[in-house]
Amino acid sequence: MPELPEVETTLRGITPYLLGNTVAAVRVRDGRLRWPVAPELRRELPGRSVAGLRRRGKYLLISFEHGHVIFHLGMSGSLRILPSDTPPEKHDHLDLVLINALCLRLRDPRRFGAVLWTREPALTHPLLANLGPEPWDVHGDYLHQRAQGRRQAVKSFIMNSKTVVGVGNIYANESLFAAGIHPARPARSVSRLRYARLASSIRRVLDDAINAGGTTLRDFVDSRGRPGYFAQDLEVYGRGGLVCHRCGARIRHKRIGQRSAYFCIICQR
DNA sequence: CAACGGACCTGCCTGC
DNA sequence: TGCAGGCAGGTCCGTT
Repeated sequence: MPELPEVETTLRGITPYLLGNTVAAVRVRDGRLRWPVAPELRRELPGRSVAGLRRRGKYLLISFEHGHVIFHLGMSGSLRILPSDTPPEKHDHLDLVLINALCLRLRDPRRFGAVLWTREPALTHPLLANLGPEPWDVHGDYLHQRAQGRRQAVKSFIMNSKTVVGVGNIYANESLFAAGIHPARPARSVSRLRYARLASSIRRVLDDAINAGGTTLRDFVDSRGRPGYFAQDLEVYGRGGLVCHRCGARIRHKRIGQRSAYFCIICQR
């Protein structure tokens, strides 16, 4: 579910409820996520107030004066603000209970997500330290430079978080369509000019998706439980066999690097 | 290094 | 109706 726009939508939704608020308790119902939920949370957070929230790639950081909670929503995670006495449902694994009778609740059916704790500067955490730049700091020359010598498909190249963070499968497909680049083309064979086009397509697609509240395919909901509306704007993702909105050809579907790629062979070269 | 496959986990859909 | 198989928004890790 969550790519960068969904994480950003979640961050914007929860920030007003958390910033400056104080944690009363931490409830862990099932700590078996990708890694075990940090056991320190239960002793470190009660009585402490939230000093800041931010996003880095698809990671969501909740900062306290003495450390940071690092969330990753994996494939199926979502965070919601609810009254703290709301009965939990099946995959509601964790609550940060706040002193004003609200709570931040993590739901994650597939349990690919993560909830970690660090006392070090958040960006020095091993999971964050080697991330590439945010999409809004990426320009064509940088991509072109980094692609030199790489035979890997350009789609896999831009989905690599060391190249650029936040470009998951939906938005990789959409950005490549918008830029007119075939997803299987070797990264090193894309010209500098076309990388400039791709960099701006990535930014525009992500901005549009954020403004639509993210993409809901099956179950993404924002912090208030509402779906995102970008799915209706998708040009290629999930549209295999349907007609291209630009040229009328059939959208193709194949696997590239073990992920589904959707593209138009007329519009993308 | 780069590139690839496997691993983690549950739910949903399709086809027999 | 049941069941096997394939697929899904991510990304770390081990092996070539």
